[in-house]
Amino acid sequence: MVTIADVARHAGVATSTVSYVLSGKRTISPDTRERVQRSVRALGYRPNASARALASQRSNVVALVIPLRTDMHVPVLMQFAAAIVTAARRFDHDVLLLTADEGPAGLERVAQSSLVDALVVMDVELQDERVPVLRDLPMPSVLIGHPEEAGGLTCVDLDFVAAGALCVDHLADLGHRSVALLGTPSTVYERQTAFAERTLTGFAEAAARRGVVGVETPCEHTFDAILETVGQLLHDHPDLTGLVVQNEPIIGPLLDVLRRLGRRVPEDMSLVAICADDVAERHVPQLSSVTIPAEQMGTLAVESLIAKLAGSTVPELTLLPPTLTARGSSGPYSDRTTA
Amino acid sequence: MVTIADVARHAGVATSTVSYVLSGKRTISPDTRERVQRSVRALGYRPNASARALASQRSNVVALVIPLRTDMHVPVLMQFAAAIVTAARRFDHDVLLLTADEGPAGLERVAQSSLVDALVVMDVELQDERVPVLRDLPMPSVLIGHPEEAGGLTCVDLDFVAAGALCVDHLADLGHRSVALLGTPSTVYERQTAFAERTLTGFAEAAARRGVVGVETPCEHTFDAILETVGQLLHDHPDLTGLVVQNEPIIGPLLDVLRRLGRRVPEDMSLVAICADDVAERHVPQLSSVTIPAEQMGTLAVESLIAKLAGSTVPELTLLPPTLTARGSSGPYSDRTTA
DNA sequence: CTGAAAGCGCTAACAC
DNA sequence: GTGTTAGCGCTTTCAG
Repeated sequence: MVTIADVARHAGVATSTVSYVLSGKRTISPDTRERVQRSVRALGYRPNASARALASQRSNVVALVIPLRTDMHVPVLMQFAAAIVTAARRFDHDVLLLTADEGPAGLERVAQSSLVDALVVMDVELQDERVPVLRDLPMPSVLIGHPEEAGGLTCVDLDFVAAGALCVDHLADLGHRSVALLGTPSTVYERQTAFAERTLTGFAEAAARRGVVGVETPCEHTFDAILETVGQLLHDHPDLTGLVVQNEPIIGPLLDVLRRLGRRVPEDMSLVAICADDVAERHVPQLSSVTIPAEQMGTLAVESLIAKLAGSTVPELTLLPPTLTARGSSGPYSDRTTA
Repeated sequence: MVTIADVARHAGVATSTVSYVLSGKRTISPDTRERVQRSVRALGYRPNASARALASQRSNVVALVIPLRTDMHVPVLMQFAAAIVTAARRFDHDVLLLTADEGPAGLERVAQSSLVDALVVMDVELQDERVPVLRDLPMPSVLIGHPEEAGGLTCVDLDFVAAGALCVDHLADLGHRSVALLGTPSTVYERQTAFAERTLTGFAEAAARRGVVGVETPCEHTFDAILETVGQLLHDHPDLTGLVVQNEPIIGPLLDVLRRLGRRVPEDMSLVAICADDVAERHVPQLSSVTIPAEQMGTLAVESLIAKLAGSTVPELTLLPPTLTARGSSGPYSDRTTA
């Protein structure tokens, strides 16, 4: 292994000079810099990460805590992860992957051992037990999602309240008077996952405001569950003509189920999904949707973290405004009995 | 921050004694051990990861290189990642997440800086440019998947050749005489992804051996592409009654397409998928399938790595035998014209 | 603009 | 069974 001392010797300078050439933390004469850089290349020198971390008190690693639950939509998680890794690399940081099932203890472990110098936490619940833990850690963290009490922590999230409302508004604008939110599996609500709860809130508020009937129901991932849930919904609300779907994996089967039940999309039933754009575009018909800007959120989270590491203060809460793209799955209300 | 010296002072022993109590690398009198452990708890001591890594030349971190391609089936990747993180934690290791798009240089970076002390690489191609790089690194690595020339590297994989053959055998045993492999998107073949190519090989060999007609075609993920691909297939091979599908995300739409084309499953068309069990069970009808044992493979990969770190030699190639579970999507051949 | 040297916190000889 | 201490490779004062 080639060390900084080897480089220094090869370049005929002190180790500190090599260090400063590499970090740019003090001015070096062009001549010396050249010589050192040449030596670095000649010897194939790579600074030792542990030594550097020990001396500088910075590991240049951020932790990413990701849920492993089967009730979450995995591709979206992956988009977040990809965006976070990519953004972190841009700032010369690496990403340590933690699974949520290590719980708060896992956060303490990696933080207190200085394995990482910042944390990104996903899959936030309204009353998240990790919030107090994170607040007491001696390093910055960013939540993707926002709990009821963030207590000084930094949160980045899509404004899911507004997203829920936006979907209702879209359907109401099209003339629909009775709409339903087909949500995540019930386990997601049971643990009060923030995004799901907030969407619910926005959906209900907007329905009330617009004077439309708005019902909400969770929905599991199996075909039979979808059939059952939608069947029940249509039975209880025969005049239902609008559906907001916040449950990506059920979309395909849902379209089947509607077909099976003799409801055409969008003629008899308008659909708006809250999902990634590529998912919305993959279906037939393509789905009107509020996009989940995973890449933007992940990038933003990392940028906030880096800013905090640099000592800047960042806003406590950044809520991205939702945008709705109308595609083929939603259309104007028409009375089926007239058609 | 509380250091090992603080603990030593508090317990009235030398720092080395604290170190040895923690590592168990030499015998300590029960009395001293007790005292030290009490001090550790009292002070809330956590060994500093960088200091430990620097002194011991072991970071206790393994790199996981994961593809970010959209043509891969993401949930399976996640299952691998989850299994690898979980297994690594059992051996007191953490996982650094690298995306494949950093390329071979990314591997060199984390390895040569001693950020990690072993690597797990996924999404292997037959001629993988990372193989020579990995071989030259001063630390062990394990590939999940196997290239043509592993050149001394350790590989863990499902026996995809056998998997492809197993599907054909299953269909041939049911009396089918003309079968097709509906494969991954063409980009996956173009870069000669190992699992896809090997499945192709096994499929073709078995078809020849069993004397059945076996055709192969890639398939993209969009609904239109599936419709087009299957339509072409049925046009070219009107007597086709068996389909092997190695392309998880298309399975849902494929079932639609077949319905649309008037082919009932399994009465008119038998289906066998190569996919995770939960995917197979989610569809209607449930799919006969060869499972991808992601958890087992991930665990095995980590165990091999840990063994190599401990100096053991492990087999160069571990191929897991495929198992086929017959479910509702495959049935005996019957002549449609007779039906 | 550059060098010398004191740590960073821990492990692992070496000594007893 | 336990203590002493020399590093691990780097960063960053402190000096000049």
